[in-house]
Amino acid sequence: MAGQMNITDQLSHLMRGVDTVVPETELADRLAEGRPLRVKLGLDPTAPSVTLGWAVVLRKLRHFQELGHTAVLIVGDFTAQVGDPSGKSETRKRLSAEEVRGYAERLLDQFSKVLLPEPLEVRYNSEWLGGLDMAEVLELTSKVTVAQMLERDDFRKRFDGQQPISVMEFMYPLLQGYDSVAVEADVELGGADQLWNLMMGRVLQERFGQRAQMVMTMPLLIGTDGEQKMSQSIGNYIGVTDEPSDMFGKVMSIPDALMRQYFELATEVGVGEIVSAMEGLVSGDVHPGDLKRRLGREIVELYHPGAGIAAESAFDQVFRQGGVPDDIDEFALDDNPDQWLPAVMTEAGLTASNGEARRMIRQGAVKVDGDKIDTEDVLRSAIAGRVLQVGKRRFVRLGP
RNA sequence: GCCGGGAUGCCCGAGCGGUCAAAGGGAGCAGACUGUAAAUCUGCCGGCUACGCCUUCGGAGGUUCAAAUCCUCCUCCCGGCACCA
Repeated sequence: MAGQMNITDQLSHLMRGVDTVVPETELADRLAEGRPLRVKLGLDPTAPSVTLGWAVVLRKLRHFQELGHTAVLIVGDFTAQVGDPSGKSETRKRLSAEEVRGYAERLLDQFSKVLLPEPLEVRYNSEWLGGLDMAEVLELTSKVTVAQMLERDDFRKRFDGQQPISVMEFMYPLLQGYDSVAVEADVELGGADQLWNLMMGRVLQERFGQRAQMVMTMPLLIGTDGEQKMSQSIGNYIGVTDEPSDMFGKVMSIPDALMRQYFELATEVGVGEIVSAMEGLVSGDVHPGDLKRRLGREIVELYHPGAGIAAESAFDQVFRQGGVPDDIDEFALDDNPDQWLPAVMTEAGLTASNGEARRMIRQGAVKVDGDKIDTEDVLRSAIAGRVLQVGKRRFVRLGP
């Protein structure tokens, strides 16, 4: 598909959903050079899953690959141990080398769900950052002033809010910028919160005698809570490895107002189609429930090809009809003919403590084969082989 | 180094000798409702087969019949001043 597209078409493909481009008009010039651009994306392995939020940027990287450009994926194994202060209101706890290595392995696997295998260059930034000596580090630090650092909102806020900022955190943008020098990036991608860091790459490349990279940022995808950006530490995320029905359900839980953003950033549905769907929503021709189902299917299909419809019906089975999912865990009961239900629930992992289990029973949240249970003491024969359910989402099949 | 402020449950934040398992908010969970795991309303929200008991208020000691609340030391954070460059 790359060869046949003219520059205008390429531009519109690449500019879809983009938040900021610096410098604004340079992309057309670079594309016109007709060579594969080196498009850098750096991700720090600080958490075990790739979320749809990361996938927004990864998809953009893929768009470049589709046009024949080289994806330079930088695994920030070194920088992960420094900790990106962007948007953080407090010092990030430092990760150990083992944690980082473990995350990196799991992430690489997940990246392949989004990126094409070619043209792809995967680099670990410890490769060049790990070997810098003190003189080189000092050289790097001489490029930027403390006042410039404090211009950053997140640093400023922490400073004003009496939160600690370590000097090491000041290093982070410099290291990330140095990555761009090391891989000679033409373009660097990132989330909107990365803009300042990405700009540092431009500054440093010029200091090191290279042409300054372009910077493209993608909007931050709002998480399932509809409030904050999608993040693993907040827990409002959808992971690309989530089970289809789970993924579908999480999509269904987002506020309606977020649908447009999700269609634009998290699917490949055409822009024109999205616009008309939104118009239909306003005029009443399109039912929000139906549209959100479509969104759910589209997203599931991207990560579990062919599983969209099944995920939807599994969702219906459990949440619309109050049914039981097909594959649930088993829990073996002991032989005692009299069973104390709270203990069973806790041992089966349905509740965190006996106290919580008793509360659930009191609140009418506990069912056996769909029938509400209101007593704590039950006969083994009354529950064996049946499905024990807490709330809408927690199930366990009791052993015979 | 000196002076002062601070550290409370998942998070924010009241409390400032007993009536504190600790107000309030947020998050979370459950019930009702719903196109929806949204919104709203209601309830729950340290542990313990539990009108009682146990473990919690940065850490370690101490005072007291009794401490999250008072004292001592320590750790960390913030601010100011000083010092060094």
